[in-house]
Amino acid sequence: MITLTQLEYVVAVDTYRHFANAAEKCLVTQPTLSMQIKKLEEYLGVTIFDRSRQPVVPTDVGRQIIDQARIIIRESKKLEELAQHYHQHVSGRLKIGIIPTLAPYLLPLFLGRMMERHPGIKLNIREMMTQDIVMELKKDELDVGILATPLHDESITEEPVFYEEIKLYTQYGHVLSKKGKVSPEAVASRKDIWMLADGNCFRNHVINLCHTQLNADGEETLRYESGSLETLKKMVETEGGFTLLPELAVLELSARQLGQVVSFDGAVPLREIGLVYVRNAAKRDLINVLKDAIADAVPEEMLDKNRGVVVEWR
Amino acid sequence: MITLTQLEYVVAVDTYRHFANAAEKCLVTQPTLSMQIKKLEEYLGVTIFDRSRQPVVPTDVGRQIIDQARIIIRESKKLEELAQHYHQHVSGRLKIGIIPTLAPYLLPLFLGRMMERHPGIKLNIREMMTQDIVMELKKDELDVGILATPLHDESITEEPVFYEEIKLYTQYGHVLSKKGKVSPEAVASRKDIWMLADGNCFRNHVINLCHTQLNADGEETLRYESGSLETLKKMVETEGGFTLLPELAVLELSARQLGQVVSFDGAVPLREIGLVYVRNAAKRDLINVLKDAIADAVPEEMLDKNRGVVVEWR
DNA sequence: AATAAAAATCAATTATCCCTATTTTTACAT
DNA sequence: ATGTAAAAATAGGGATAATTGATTTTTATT
Repeated sequence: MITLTQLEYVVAVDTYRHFANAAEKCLVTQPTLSMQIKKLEEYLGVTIFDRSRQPVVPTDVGRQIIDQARIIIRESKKLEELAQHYHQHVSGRLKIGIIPTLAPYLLPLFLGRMMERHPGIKLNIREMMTQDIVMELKKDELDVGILATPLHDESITEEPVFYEEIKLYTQYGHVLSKKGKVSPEAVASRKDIWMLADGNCFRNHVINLCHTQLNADGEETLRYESGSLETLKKMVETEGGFTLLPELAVLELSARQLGQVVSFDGAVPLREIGLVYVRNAAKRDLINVLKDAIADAVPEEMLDKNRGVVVEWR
Repeated sequence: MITLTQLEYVVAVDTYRHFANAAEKCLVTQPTLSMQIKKLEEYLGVTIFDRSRQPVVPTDVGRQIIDQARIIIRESKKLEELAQHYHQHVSGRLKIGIIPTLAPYLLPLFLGRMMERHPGIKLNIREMMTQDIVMELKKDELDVGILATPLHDESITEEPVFYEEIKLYTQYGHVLSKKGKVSPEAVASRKDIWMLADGNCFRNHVINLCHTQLNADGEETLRYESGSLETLKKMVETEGGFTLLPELAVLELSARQLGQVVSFDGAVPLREIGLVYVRNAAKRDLINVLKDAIADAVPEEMLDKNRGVVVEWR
């Protein structure tokens, strides 16, 4: 079977009259290009280029084949543009719910470019906790949620998008930051951890990951549970102790603050972030645009599930 | 990158409005077709078919994409026809020399179809021994030779085409046919082998393969060296003993005769058959047609060099 | 609800592509 | 002639992608 790649190589050789140069323009090596052109010639049963001349020249049939190849490539480009055009003109309103431990870090990464590329899309975004997102999805008051999966809810469709590593953020000079890595067990035994308030799914990630002993009747001198990671970061810095942060929150730390970030040893613990919605073909294209935009904005290695182990929270 | 295959699948689904039926028409399984269409949709960023309807219907963009796909496929077909047309109209006269141990078995396999498919080609075929073929090639009185390679001649270009196994043909009830396989050594020690006359390259194949002791001063009661394998076959049948045959000669034996054919044990001994010519671009297309015709006519497994070990004869 | 049909998904195999390294061929110089 | 440099072909291996058969999920119909 003919491939469009082969046709592009043929056209390139015709344009540059030189295999190596053509290969460079096609961003492949010379053998790759030679092989593909040879394969095409074999498939078609004719010789396209006379390589015994310098520079190479097309044969008689070659001339005709190249002209036809240009037509096919042009028509293929049209096809892509067609789709591109439509893809950019997906329009409508999308009601999004997003969890608080994600919103301030994720939204700035993709919102601008997405709105720019898809001027027809209007967004309503609300920061809310998982439980509420699920409820409103079912009441059809939201179209899609961005949250930590899996939810294990039959009536909800999930599409995992990326995986962020869970790390430790410690006060300067904290004992846990002394070693390069920290085990979940080492964390479990400590009393100076700063936790999110109940209802935040990331709180459960922390509990499941470290098997933290909670409410072991107020041994702590100060207990404070916050609804925001930003507050926890501040507490660590001014009051001491440590907390856990998802990778996107770590990404925007200053160089100084990064010095106080520690990874877990063993398998990399991951928080799976996905889009969830109730099956509904109507908004499907909008949701796809959102998914592509997020996947595009997030650092590439975060798309790889296999770099660690997903921590569940339910 | 878009592939023509994907476009064909899309068009097929549009035509049949049914994935499984479309797959059948495309000669692939339904998952294969589903996957490729999905890949195309992902690449283009748009949904082509609405699968929630029964039968499936194209979406709005899908409609446009399918139309464009039909254009691209049509233009691709044109490209193939272009090449096909030229390929069929290769014309001219080709002077061929072919060795006697090949001619009666190989020529009938491809000549008819080749002449039919390429009415513009005129052939002069002469049956002659390797040495003469090489001489006439150099005198430019032949365009191409069909013979056993490699020749180890710098001035001759070779293109191996197929590899035929060398087997044993024995008289009914012959001792060598009693075991399933025979070793070359077992052959070497026997005196009742029928050999081709000197000058036939296949004679040298036999000698090299079995390290046969020759002209060990006439111990035999009857020595007869023939120029044709057909004669040797007759001798085996009427006078006893055995001879070696190349695979194409074995192919046309009767079921009864096949019972007297024995293979060598160990690595399968192969005779390499190729086209040879003095570098000359003028007849290149004709020679290519010849090569394709032969490769097409010969049993497929004979194209595989790796099923055995090539026996040299020079 | 139960069944049947259609399409999607999964896991494993196969085929293909593309790379680097090397060889062969051609062109041009001494 | 002989040597050198450039161009294209070839070989072998690692990564990627296509295809399949088996299974699951979804949809339509009774």
